[in-house]
Amino acid sequence: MVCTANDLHGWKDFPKGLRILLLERDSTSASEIRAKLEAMDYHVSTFYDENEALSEISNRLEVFHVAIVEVSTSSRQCGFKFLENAKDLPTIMTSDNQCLSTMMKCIALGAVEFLCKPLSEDKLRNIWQHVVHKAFNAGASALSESLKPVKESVESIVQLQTDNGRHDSRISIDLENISRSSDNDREQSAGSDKYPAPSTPQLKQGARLLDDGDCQEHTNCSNEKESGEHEGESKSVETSSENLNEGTQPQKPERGLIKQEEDFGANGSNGESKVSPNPHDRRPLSSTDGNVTSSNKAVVLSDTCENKATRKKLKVEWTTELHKKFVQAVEQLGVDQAIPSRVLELMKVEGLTRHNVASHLQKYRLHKRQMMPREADQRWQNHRDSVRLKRPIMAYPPHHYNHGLPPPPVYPMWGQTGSQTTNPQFWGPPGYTWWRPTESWHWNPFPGVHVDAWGCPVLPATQAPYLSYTQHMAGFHINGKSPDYRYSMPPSSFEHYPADEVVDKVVKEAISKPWLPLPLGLKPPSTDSVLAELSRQGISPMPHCSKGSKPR
DNA sequence: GTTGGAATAT
DNA sequence: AATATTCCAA
Repeated sequence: MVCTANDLHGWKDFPKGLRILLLERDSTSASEIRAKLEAMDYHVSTFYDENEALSEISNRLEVFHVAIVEVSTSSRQCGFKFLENAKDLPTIMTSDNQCLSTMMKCIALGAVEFLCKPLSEDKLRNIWQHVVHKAFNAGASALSESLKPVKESVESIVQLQTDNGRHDSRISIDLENISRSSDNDREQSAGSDKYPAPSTPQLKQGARLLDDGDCQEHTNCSNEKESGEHEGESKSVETSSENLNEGTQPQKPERGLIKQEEDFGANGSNGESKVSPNPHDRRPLSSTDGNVTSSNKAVVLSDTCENKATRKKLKVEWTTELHKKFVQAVEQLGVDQAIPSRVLELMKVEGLTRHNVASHLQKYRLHKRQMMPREADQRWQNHRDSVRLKRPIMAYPPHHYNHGLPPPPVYPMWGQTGSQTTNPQFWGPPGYTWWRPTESWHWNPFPGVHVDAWGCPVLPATQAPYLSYTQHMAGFHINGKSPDYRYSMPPSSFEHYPADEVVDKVVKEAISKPWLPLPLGLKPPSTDSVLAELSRQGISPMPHCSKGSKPR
């Protein structure tokens, strides 16, 4: 009956099957004890000789979980030798002699308990506790092979209990249920104080993490304020078909969306969770979606409470789909009017907070601006309040581009970071891509003004390729040249606004406020062209302004 | 007190 | 780098 670790792994009906080494000189007594133990489905190996027993365990002929050793009253030496040499084995000493010194000696020598004879069933029933105690309190290195399976099985049991019923799942309770007779402990003399042992620190730690209410509270806390803001509207509005189905659980939509990231590391408190839209809606959008889907490991909350408990905060994972909704909302509002609360409103994503949106919006704008030269950004900022543009309309060449500064480097597309939640089109609307003006690009956005003067191509094709996708979408690509739609999403998916009107606005703005930097896509007219235009309108040029450079 | 947004923290 | 949190002005 050699017991291997595998046999014991997944020890479902622990402590049944516990293997007990019984060292008892008196065969009658041994039989009685054995019978009682076996009635509890313990496996008993009886030894009448101390050395035999020691030999057995030293040779590892059989794996024992606990030993019950009789201290002979006649021979003082009997039993102690075993006790001293079987440190790894939880050893219960027993004797019909209740001499205090003997009991103390046993305990001092490492016995886990001293039981007075006769050994009743009650006394024997719970001896498994010592096994558990040892299994959990022995250092990993000191843990004997025979106890490892015990530990694992107990952990398994505890885990099962905690998964099924979280609120009352303290390990001590569970183990009490197993024993069903913890009151017997009081009968035990010397070692009764050990019985709290099974509630080991490790287990308590785990058990404490099981407070579901706390988890829930936390979830609510982080969102309650914001959720309240738009609860009324979000609960009744259904999201687009592909999108979030939080509506199915209006109360705590995020519960099913929490992505757990455990961290039981050294500090043991870095676990973080992520709130994300329904994982199902994270379907590929483009060829770059490998990244996205690979990140799609959001756990459909299986109530592993340790996770909840260890998490510190909820993190919104801006998946492609979520970002898409975000962008849609922003586009709908217009960049300059896209404020967190409105975006949140339009997104109709339950669980999402204004803070979440604000943070994302911040990043969104940041990314957007990073694509533009600084001056252009300023320009854009200045225009934000005055021009009702749905987005920065003009591509912004560097303000000093005409002064000979080198063109900025090719700006990577937002989100092109290889991040799991981003892809090349993450920040830009679908269809957005580099735009490389061509030589044939001509633009005459302002009637009455020569194209040469106002509407020169931003840059030669070999230079700066930054015209906003807006222009792109607006059909500013000239001569029927199609923009390089790197992505399959049709531009109309997100972009529909009157391009000409917008262009006019921008140009008028630029003209009416000449002190401001020109918007992207515009460059100052050359002196010659200005003079020519003046001349064409019958205005005589000033004498001293007859010359000028002609950047082109 | 709420909000938006930048700054800062994690 | 991404997201959350904090701070502050409106």
